[in-house]
Amino acid sequence: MPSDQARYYVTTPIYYVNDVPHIGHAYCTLACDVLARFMRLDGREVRFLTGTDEHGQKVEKAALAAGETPQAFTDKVSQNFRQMAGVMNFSNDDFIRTTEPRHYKSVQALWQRLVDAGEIYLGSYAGWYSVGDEAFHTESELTLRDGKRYAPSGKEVEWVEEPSYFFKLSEWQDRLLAFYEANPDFILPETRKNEVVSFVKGGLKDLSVSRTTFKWGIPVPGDPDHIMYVWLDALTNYITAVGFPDEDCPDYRTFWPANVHVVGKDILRFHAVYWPAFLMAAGLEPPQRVFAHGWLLNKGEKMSKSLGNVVRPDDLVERYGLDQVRYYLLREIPFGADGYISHETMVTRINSDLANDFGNLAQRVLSMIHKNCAAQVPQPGALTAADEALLSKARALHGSLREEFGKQAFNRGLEAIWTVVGDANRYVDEQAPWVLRKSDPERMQTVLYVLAEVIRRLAILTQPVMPDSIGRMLDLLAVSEEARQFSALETPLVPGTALPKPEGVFPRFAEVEGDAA
RNA sequence: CGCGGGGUGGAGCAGCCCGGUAGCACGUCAGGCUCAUAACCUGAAGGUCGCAGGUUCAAAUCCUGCCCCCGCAACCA
Repeated sequence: MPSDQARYYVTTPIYYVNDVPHIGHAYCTLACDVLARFMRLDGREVRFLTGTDEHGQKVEKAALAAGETPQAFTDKVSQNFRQMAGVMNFSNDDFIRTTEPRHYKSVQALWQRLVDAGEIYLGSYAGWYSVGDEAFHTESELTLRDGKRYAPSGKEVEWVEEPSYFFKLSEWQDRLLAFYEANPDFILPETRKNEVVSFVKGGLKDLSVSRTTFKWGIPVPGDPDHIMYVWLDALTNYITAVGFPDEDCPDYRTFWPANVHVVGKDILRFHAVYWPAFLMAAGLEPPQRVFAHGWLLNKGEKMSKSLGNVVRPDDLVERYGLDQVRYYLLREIPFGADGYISHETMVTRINSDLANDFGNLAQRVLSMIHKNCAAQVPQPGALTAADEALLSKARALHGSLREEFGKQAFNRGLEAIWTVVGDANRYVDEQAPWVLRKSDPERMQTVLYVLAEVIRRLAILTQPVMPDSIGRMLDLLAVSEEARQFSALETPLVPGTALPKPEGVFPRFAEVEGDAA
C-alpha cells in the first residue's frame, strides 16, 4: 500500500486539554515516539505529531469556572501536555492545538468540501438530553420515576430538539466495509478490527455534526449559530498539521496519508469509522492504519480519577528512571492488549533485563577490554563458527525489528533483542576470555571484539526505546553520532580506537525501606 | 437469550486463526564460573493447558454445552 518507504507520519490522539496528563497518555505517546525514533534512525523522513483537543462545552465550562476566557484557559492547561513530552523525552516534531488559526482554516475547508460533495445536510436533532451528562440518551437507557425520566447516571433528562447538520454516514457502510476488506491491516490489532467491522455491518446512522448549545468551537461556515461537532474538529488535526487545505504543499504531498494513527481503544470507532468516511467523502485519502492500544491497569484496576489510583508519569520517572519506565511499558505489555503495571514487575524488568542481562553484558565485556586490551577496541583475528553464529544473530535483528515495530509489536521486537543479549552472555561463558587471557591472548582479542560488535549493534537498535541510556552505552564504545544510524550498522568498530573507562549504564533498582508499594 | 476480554506449572504471559514432542521470562532448588552491576552459565523440580462431551490417526489448538473471573455510568489512553 505505501508507495514510498522513505517517509513516516505517526500521530497520537490529541488529548483533551482539561485532563491532567497521566501514564495512559504517556504510554500512547511513548509508542509513537519509539516509532518515530526508529524510523528516523532507519533513514526515513519522519513527522511525529501530538497535541491537544481544546474545544467543547466542558472546556467552556471549566474556563468559566476558573474565571478565564476559554482561550486563556486552554493556553494555560495545554502546557501540561507539553511538559509531559519533556518529562518523557518525546521527540514530536509538532504540537498542534485545535484552537490555532491553521486548524480553523483546515476544518472549515474540510467542512466546505463535504458540503460541496453533498455529504452534509441540515436537519434536526431530537432526543432525551441530560444537561449534567452533556449527552443524549436513547429511550431504552432511561428509567422512568415519578413521571420523570432519568439517565443511567441518575440525572434527569429533558426532550430537546435542535437544528443540526448531519453527515451522510449511512451511505458509507458498504464503502467502509470494502475499504476494510481491501486493507486488512488498516485496523490493528485484529480483534479490534473485528469489533469495528461488526459495528459497521450493524448499520450506520447519519451523524449529527453540529451543535447550537454552546459557542466554544469552530463555527460552521455560513451558519455561525452552529458549532462543529468536536470529533469532526478534532480528527481533522491530522491533516491540518501537514498543511491541509493546501494539498499541493510539500508537507501534505510527503506525509499524507499518515502511516499510523495510534489511539486508545475507546476512541477507535471515531478513527476507524468516522474519520475514513469523512476523508473519503471529501475526496481525500484515508490513513493507512489505525492502531488501538489497550489500557494500563494499576494492579488490575482501571485507573480513574474517582478511584484515585491514577499514575502520573513524572512520579514513575522520578522513582525508576526515564528509560527504565520507557522500556518497561513497551516490554512488559503487548501493545494492543490491556496490561497490569506494578512495582514488582517494574523492579523485575529493571533488574533482570536491564541491569543483569544487558547492562552487565556491556559492563563485563567493556571492563575486560579496558583492562586487557589497553582500553582500545581489540584487534580480531580469524573468526570461528561460534563467532559467526553470534554475529549473524545480531545482524538479523535489524530486519526483525523492522517487521515487529512495523506492526507496533514493541514487546516482540524487544524480546528479539534480548534473545541476542542472552546469546551473547552465553557466548562469554563458553569462550571464557578470562582463560584465554593467559592461554591465547590473540583469541581473547577476537572474542572481545566480537562481543563489542554485538553490543554495538544491540545498542544502536535499542536507541529508540532508551535514547539516553543507550546513548551513554554507545559513548562507551566510542561510536560517533553519525555512526548511530541504522545505515551504519554494517560499519564495524575500528580496532585500536580508544575507549573511555566503562561505567554501568543500567543500575540495579535498590529497594528502599518502606518503599514497596 | 445483552456485548466484549479471559481461565496454560507458585504470581505473570506466549502458543490457539494455519491441529502433531507444552514454551518464555520471574521465583525456587542444586551445580559451575569468577570477566562483570551479589551479576553470568548449566541442570532440576513444578502443569490432567477451567469442566464435560464431540470431530480426528492426533486437540491447549477445531466444534458444542456448561462453570468461573474481569470490564461494559462517568472522568479517561
